[in-house]
Amino acid sequence: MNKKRSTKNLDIEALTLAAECLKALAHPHRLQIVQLLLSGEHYSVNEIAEFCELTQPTTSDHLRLMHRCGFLQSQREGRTVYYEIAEPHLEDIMSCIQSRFG
Amino acid sequence: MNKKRSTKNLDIEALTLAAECLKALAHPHRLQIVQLLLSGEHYSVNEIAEFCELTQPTTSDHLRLMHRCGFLQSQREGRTVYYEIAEPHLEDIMSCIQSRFG
DNA sequence: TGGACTTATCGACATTTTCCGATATATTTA
DNA sequence: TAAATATATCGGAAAATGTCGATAAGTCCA
Repeated sequence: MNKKRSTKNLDIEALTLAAECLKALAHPHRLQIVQLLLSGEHYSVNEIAEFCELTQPTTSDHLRLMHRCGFLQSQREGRTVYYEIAEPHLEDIMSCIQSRFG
Repeated sequence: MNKKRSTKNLDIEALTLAAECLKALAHPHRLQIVQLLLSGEHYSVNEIAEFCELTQPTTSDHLRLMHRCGFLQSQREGRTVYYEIAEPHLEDIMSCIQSRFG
């Protein structure tokens, strides 16, 4: 049994989606954001902007990009929106990156 | 002991390098090339170009990009250059991608 | 309701990426 | 050596990305 292999070669369409997600991670500040979110619970947009030394709109753009891929999720509390990690694999991916580039 | 954690938060410079490598993977055709190379032993530039339906120069550009990151290695045999996977982790990464997008 | 505060979106611009054709380089063979 | 073949590099056009300032939208409080 288990004739159907668990991993199969993807066609160009699926690879385009995958590349889309990888691109969402392939940016210094976005990696920095992921690292930050992994280290704590959740952070507001302004906290993240301050930490990364980016303007608020730029930070919001980065967050939106990663949110769209399902990497992050957000929850509003009053006028503050908190972002946190939504994709558990990000922890493995980051520690893989950290062990290679640290 | 082992006081020093195996994974430490990276500074923005290291994250820039990491992003550089992720970008080298974050492209449909480059993922396709990695998938192909993982499925066999090694392939020539022309074989890869034909498989991906790209021109030879474009294929060569993609290969150079991944070669520079250490993802691929090449060896010349006569006038043919064969490329193969140099980074073992690519297999894990691809099967992770395949299981998510397949 | 009006003002203050936080986040999201938009338009514009600079930079980067992607891709191709043209061409250079390397290697083999006649 | 000359031609043929395989790959690499270069220049430029088109598209995508990153960033910001301006501003819209959502929320709280006086």
